[in-house]
Amino acid sequence: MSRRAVIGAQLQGAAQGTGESLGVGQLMSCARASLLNALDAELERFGLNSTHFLVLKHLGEGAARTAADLCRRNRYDTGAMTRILDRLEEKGLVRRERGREDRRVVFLRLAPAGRALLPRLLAVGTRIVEAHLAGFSASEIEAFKSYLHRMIDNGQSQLDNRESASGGKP
Amino acid sequence: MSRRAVIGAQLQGAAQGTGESLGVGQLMSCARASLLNALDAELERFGLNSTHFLVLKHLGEGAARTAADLCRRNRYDTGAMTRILDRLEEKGLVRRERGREDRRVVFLRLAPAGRALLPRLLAVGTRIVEAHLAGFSASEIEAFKSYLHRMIDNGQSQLDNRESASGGKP
DNA sequence: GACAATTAGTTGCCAAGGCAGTATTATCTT
DNA sequence: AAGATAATACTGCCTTGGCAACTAATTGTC
Repeated sequence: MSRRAVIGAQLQGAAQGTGESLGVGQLMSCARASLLNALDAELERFGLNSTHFLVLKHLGEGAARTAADLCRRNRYDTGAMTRILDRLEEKGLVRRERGREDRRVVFLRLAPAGRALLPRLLAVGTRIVEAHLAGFSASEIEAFKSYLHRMIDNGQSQLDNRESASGGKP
Repeated sequence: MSRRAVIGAQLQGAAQGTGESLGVGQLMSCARASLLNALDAELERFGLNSTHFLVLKHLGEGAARTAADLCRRNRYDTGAMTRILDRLEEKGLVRRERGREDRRVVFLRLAPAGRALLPRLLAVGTRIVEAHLAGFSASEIEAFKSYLHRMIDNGQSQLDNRESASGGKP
């Protein structure tokens, strides 16, 4: 649990004071690490980490109903997801239920304990994000998100080019 | 090598089409993953990955001279760094040299092969970042970076508060 | 209807990162 | 000067994530 919790403290204030401006890539790694560290630290008292959080959040909001959904949504490996769900099921937060029409799928639902816990988890999550965005105006947040979207789109088309270059499907 | 290379392809176009807007956290994870995936893919032909890249870059630019420097800069575990350096030394890209004044430290230098390779690596890196920032004006890039800086600062002060709350140093 | 292709989920294996503990050397305190 | 404290690097252990291989079930094609 909370593997990221310590390195944050260990390595604060790293590349500051050198005067050299950091690249976009490192800034993003930094900012993301800060978010995840904070989230992990807060979730530790629930015995959960940020990965569990996202799973529960998506299940609770109905954004995902199966393991495959969750993997697509979180860019996550299916094998790893199986193990995450094993653990959440052990904890009594999630229930698996084999589908009756399509018997390949296993539908996921929050167990009562999970449903009871979720609001508190969501509160933690929003609090952390809001703290990180303190001082941002609404339009700044929009601009920020649009920049991120544009980066992702750029990366996507770059990837498409690379793939089509090295042979599509014969 | 390139552990991140495949999941990009596996999971593209994940949470799109749902109409729901993604949160800042997920957008950042996404964008960062795109950068790292692209970098890993390009570095595969050198037998390197994005972690190696950052190490060589910082050594080459003089931004770091020891393993501890690199760890602070990259928010990286010292044990893991030792093993990274083992590998880079095996490959003949880096040399270790015990300090003579302070005999605890091991100074790191690029070996000739590493010095020769570095420009090509840097070219790859900047090409990828530029591709991800295609269509961004200079002022947009500045705004983007300032947003990231502000997020990091916010996270930092949040962390300071948490620490001082739970007892400083007795 | 039979066969291929696809999708979902699971399991085992491997590499990487984080942590604790240790040895060595420096520095600070007194 | 002696001892406590800190910093650097390294080693072993554990968890996690990614990948490949596999099974089961569905869909599509001929």
